[in-house]
Amino acid sequence: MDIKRLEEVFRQHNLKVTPQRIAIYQELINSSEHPSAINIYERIKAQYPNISLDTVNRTLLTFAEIGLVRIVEGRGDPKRFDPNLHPHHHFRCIKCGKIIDFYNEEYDALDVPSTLKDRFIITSKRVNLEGICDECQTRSD
Amino acid sequence: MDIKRLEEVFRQHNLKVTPQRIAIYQELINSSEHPSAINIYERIKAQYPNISLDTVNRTLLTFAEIGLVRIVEGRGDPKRFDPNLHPHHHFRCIKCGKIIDFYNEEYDALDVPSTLKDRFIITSKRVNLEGICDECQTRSD
DNA sequence: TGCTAATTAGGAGTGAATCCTATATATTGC
DNA sequence: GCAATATATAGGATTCACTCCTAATTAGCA
Repeated sequence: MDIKRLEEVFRQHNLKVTPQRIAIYQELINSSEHPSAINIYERIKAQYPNISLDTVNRTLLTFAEIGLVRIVEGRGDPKRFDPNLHPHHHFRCIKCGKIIDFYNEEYDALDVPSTLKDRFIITSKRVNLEGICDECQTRSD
Repeated sequence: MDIKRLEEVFRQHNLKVTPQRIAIYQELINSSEHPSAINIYERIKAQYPNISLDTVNRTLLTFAEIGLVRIVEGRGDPKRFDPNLHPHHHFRCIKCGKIIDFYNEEYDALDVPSTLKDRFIITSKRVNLEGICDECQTRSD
């Protein structure tokens, strides 16, 4: 998504186009490790020395609300954000916390059981894998 | 799982059998809403007025380490615990946070893509659904 | 350019988890 | 049963990740 398109999305949601919002989004798409608000905040301080953590956090949550990013599913701890809106799934290493995107059409095509579909509005369906990544297997043990 | 069996599990992992550990586990299996450490702590204070939150939290994490419970996947916020070790999946309401277990053989039988199986050790595979539960659909809007 | 509502910075406050340490207790060997 | 000892617990302090508050700033419209 280029900046012009991003600004359009902001306007569509009645959000003002601020340099902070643009910088935060760009920082997010330039990183592939599903960073937390604090990760983004640390990096963006090079450009904006007195941006506040609250701004970064609030902005990321706003992005999540308008569907521009997703909050990654995990087990508590800091929220991590994912700008990849294509259908995809995650593998998470239980040792180092690394999260790896992968694509799988069988998973995408899974049907939701009708007992659930009838009772709930389903907005998201993800397969989450966990285990030990290649690096953590060789490292120590 | 009865208490005798639970005590065995503790001993197998070189954990001492303490009344706190037993009470925490029982409180967990008596609740169906995937409680957090603080939920358990509040309830267990009736029996053990001066149990500490740290004990509850540490104990639940120990249980997770030995595979006696699972930490529920979510989006940050307090960790929630699940004593159900049978293969199952979760629906989470994005409004009220309620988590509902469901069983589905198609989901259980999903294969892990070989590109991942070759590279990583997979220890867990879950389908997570999100959406709006029946109660939250009727309530307000 | 000036107005107004939205946004931001920065500090204070909160909630959950973790750390620290002295005390208590479960287990093992006698 | 009893003592020794390694483990576990209580309770308070601390850390971490937000979240709230408010005054100052800024984007976008007229």
